[in-house]
Amino acid sequence: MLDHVSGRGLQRAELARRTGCNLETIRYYEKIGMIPDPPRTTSGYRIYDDTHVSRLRFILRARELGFSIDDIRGLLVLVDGGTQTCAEVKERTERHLADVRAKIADLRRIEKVLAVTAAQCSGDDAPGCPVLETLASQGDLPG
Amino acid sequence: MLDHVSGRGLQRAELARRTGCNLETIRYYEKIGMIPDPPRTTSGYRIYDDTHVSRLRFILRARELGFSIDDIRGLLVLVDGGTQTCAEVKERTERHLADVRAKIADLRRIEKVLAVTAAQCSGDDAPGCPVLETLASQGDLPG
DNA sequence: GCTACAGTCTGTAGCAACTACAGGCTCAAG
DNA sequence: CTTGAGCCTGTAGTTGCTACAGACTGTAGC
Repeated sequence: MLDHVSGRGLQRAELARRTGCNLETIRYYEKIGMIPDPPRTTSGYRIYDDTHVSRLRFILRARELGFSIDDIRGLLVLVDGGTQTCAEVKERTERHLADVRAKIADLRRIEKVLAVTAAQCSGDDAPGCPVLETLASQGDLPG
Repeated sequence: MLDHVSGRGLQRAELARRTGCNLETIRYYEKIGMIPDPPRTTSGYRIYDDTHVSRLRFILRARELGFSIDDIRGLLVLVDGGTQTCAEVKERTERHLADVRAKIADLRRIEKVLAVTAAQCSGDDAPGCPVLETLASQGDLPG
């Protein structure tokens, strides 16, 4: 490299390694404006530093917690603006928590139906099957 | 209609109404081979009957239970072939049930982290925030 | 200096599972 | 005979990535 990635400068693969992020995902996050366009070497190679590592870790962790990209974008705006208040962040978190709980409730209803139905199965060569009957029946999920 | 949709013949909107399926989704399921290509009037209108209603209900209900399109395709092959056995269906159901339970477990871990973190929030105008600190910290989810 | 090879660059296509148009027909009613 | 609802088609958008192809760059060995 002519203008070598000196000091704290990282290439994309190294950023990926340090954060556990997929290589291509980094470029994707850049493209959609989740991480700032990094400076480049004269030949066009991206140069990252610790601020990118932190930001990317923030994004990945928020994704692990099920926040959508748009949610995270909102959080990042707050963080970047330096104007965030704990109350604001708390409110968004609680809204997301409510979503997560709703999803859990959905899945628990599904789980119950599947478990109950599968338990009725004989498990033998019979062509009749409680699962297929449940699927063929009309009506919404119980619960 | 010249060759009117007589007797049990249904148009797409009516099939949608009876099953609760989105109008466009019907066409999509046809395109990907989940429901058979229905006969047409001379002017090209699709004509459905009760078999389409049943099949579509089956698909929708399986989707409600979280089966993927591919899972459902597999179930339909069994049903169509008339060769399915209860054991076979049971096995697929239990595999899916395991997936559902894994997703619930994931979400419960997420829920816990969010609930604990949000509970630490002061909820006032403070700029520091436990949620943001959690996101900024490295490491995987606990639990 | 030359070559091989790893790493980077770009744009684009693909995944699931739909959903929503635009632009053109057709059909029944007034 | 016109209006308007309903149908037809193909295609693009959604979310959040992931993976490629084809070109370029940088480094190490000879």
